[in-house]
Amino acid sequence: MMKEKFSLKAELVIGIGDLSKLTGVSTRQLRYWEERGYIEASAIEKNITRKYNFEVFYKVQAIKKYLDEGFTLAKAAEQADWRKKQVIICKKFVNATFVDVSIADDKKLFGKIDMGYVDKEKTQHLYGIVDEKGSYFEINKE
DNA sequence: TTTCTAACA
DNA sequence: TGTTAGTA
Repeated sequence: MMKEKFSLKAELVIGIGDLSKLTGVSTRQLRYWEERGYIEASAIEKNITRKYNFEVFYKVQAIKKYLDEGFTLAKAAEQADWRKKQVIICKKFVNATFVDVSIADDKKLFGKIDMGYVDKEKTQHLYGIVDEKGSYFEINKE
């Protein structure tokens, strides 16, 4: 497993102006959200100016998404947190079961996900299929 | 030029 | 929330 030493996720640090332009959320809102504890600025140096990391950038986008869907700010922030936890659980599952993906159509992005075996005897091979019919499971008895 | 806080024609 | 004032 390669360690993301130079990953964008780890290195990205932006100011409030850029975060605002990138997300479409006003600087006024960003400061207010911070005041309410929905987001956090990574206090840089003598915190003359706010700096935000990738996590915050992502969360701001999520909150805005729910806000646009009609949620109140409090509910939107709550939804963003809830959604993040759901995604983390899904990632855990995928990372644990992911074996390989064979690409069937690299233009339409169809493929077959090798999800390993369902049983310890390794007689039932589970696949996740993505094709013109949609996304579904398939078990191959071996 | 950008960001900060505080306040409201 | 937007906007603006007066700074640093």
